[in-house]
Amino acid sequence: MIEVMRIITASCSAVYTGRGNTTLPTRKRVILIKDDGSVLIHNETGTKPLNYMGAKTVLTVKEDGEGKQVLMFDSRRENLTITLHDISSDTTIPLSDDDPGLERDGTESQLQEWLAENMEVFGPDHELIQREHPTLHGPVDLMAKRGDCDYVVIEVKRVATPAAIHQINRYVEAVREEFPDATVEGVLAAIDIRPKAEELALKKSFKCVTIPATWRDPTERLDNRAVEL
Amino acid sequence: MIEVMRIITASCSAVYTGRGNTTLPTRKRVILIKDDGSVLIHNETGTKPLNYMGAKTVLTVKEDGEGKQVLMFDSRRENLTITLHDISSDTTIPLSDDDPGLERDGTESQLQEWLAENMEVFGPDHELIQREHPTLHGPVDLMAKRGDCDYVVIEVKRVATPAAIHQINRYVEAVREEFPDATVEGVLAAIDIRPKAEELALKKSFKCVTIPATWRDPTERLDNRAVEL
DNA sequence: CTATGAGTCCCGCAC
DNA sequence: GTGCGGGGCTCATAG
Repeated sequence: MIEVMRIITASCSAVYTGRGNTTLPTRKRVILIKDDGSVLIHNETGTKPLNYMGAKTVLTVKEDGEGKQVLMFDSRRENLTITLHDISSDTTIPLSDDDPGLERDGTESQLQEWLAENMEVFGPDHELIQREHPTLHGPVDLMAKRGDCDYVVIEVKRVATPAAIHQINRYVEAVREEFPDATVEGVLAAIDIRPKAEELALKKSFKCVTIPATWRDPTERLDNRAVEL
Repeated sequence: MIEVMRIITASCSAVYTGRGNTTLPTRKRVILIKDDGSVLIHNETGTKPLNYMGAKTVLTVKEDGEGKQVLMFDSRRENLTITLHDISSDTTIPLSDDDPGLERDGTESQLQEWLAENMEVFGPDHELIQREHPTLHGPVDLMAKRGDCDYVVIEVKRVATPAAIHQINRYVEAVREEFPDATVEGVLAAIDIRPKAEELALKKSFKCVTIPATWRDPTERLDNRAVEL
């Protein structure tokens, strides 16, 4: 089966209602309509479309009082109505229907996996207990232990903002509630730790471990050069 | 000045490096290149482009060993390289250069403003002290007082998830630290309060106020029908 | 410039 | 279906 995409360049206006409400005045723009029901209105700037709808919309075409084409895209909770005032072009092109999409590298999940196999970056004597250890407040990325600490709660991020510290805080509290007599520590492991996050971590006595950006590089020696606060 | 957009439909592959790393195998896709330096690669599904770069990239065009066009988009910290294997079409169209963009309605900021002028939805006797009241943990959306409570910390959301409750918790703690002898309450005001958020709020003794979806409608009578937990 | 938070966030995955 | 969290989130705004 061949998938197609319809590309319209036209002077258009649009009204969206659903999670919010937006109106778009008439200007010349580019409209992409995909076979899966997605629709995008792009102007001359930026990566985000002005208006859009996700897959599984139903398209109804009507005419308004002045004979202009009106495209109505409806889903259960939302609808986007596009009025075409002046169509410059309207082409439909075939596309691959088997696009495997992006291959990602360096994701948080890969970083977590790598850390699980390189626990020495957290310092000597750290032993992994479990990945995605469940708590009342959600799963702990990496749960470890040390000779002098029963539970080391490790939160893994690529970029760590203060929200990551709050997350650790909730996990640590949850583990302390579960094991009132155990010693529990919180650790943040991230490639990019923002200053505000570091500051908060210091206040909460959570250790911060900065992972070198070259962590995937097997030629790079680690030598346990993790930065500790 | 006329802004243009270049629309290429071609069999293409792409490599991105920057905040992460991605590779995209060769398939037929649609490439949008905007005058501001933005570039998007769209396949046949979804609202999100497979690969993209924001504004202010520099485009360099080369040829690889087999004479294929290679488009390199570079910014300071990232770069995207697209190889065109088989070009079906390559058109450049003029667009409006004065697109005023979306007019939004029903945003959180408008909701906050509306609530500030309709404090009665929180119950009788609520008096607004300040919008965006600053604390150590960030600004409180609405700070109010009541005859029997010195500080009512109100967090406004369109959609409230558990994260909103954690936010209130931090604000309430911050205000309690600042005024140890004052009485402080936390309140969540949202159009859509998710069950997990409500559950958490109950546990923390924060009041939940559900704002009717018709809050902007002036014909709708309010009658203080706020839902209290 | 960085930091912060909203967004029609989108999206995949688990339940 | 809904909830939850990652993402190259994007984008606007404030400092």
